[in-house]
Amino acid sequence: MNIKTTQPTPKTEAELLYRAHQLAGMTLGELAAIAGIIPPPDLKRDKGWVGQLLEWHLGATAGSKPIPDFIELGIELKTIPISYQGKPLETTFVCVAPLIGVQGLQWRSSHIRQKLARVLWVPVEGERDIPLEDRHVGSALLWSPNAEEEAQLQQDWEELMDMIVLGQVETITGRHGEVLQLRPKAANSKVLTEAYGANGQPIKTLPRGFYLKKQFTSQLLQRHFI
DNA sequence: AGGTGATCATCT
DNA sequence: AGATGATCACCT
Repeated sequence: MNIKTTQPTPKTEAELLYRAHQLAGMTLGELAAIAGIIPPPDLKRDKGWVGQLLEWHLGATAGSKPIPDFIELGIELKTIPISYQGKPLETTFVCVAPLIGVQGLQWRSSHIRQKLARVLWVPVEGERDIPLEDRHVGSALLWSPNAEEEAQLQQDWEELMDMIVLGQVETITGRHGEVLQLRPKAANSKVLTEAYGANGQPIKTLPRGFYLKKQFTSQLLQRHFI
């Protein structure tokens, strides 16, 4: 996308939320014009384009660095593509899963828990029959997991991490976990990383990431409107 | 290679 | 149709 400058970073949660709400109703074409960029024809070769455009408009600082988007505020920014019915069209990538050095890892101190502690969700129309530049931004919501959501996340995380510790990472599929799943996260299926094998020996396997299932994100979006 | 931003596209 | 497994671009 090659954006050189960005908007100023918001100093407070209220300022961030205010800025996000101002974007509601605008199209991606309008936002691209303001940022001085040309929208790609589609997202096939620019899968992160929408997220990066919103980062620019909201003054996110992290870029591709492994820190929160709004470091001072401890807030993650996630755009989420929604259907005509207002439901998520895709699962949501959260972070890469650790596959080694995971003995004794606890949910409370986990990277994923910190990532999900406070998230600014920005819904964006995502149906592929809507031209990218005509898609509208929806109303943002600032979310933290409630007790039930956190319990669900913890349960799935513990199940998945138990399997990883036991050297069963290659038996894990996207069907494991109720709200959180583990799936490949790499440039392609030739990329390999270190993990534990079934007998505790080191093996090479696909890097994996944690993803939130659509049912989970759908409910948290709905919760906002209740 | 590992991280950021995610969606694509094939299979069931 | 929906979900899983695979993939794309860019940065460090």
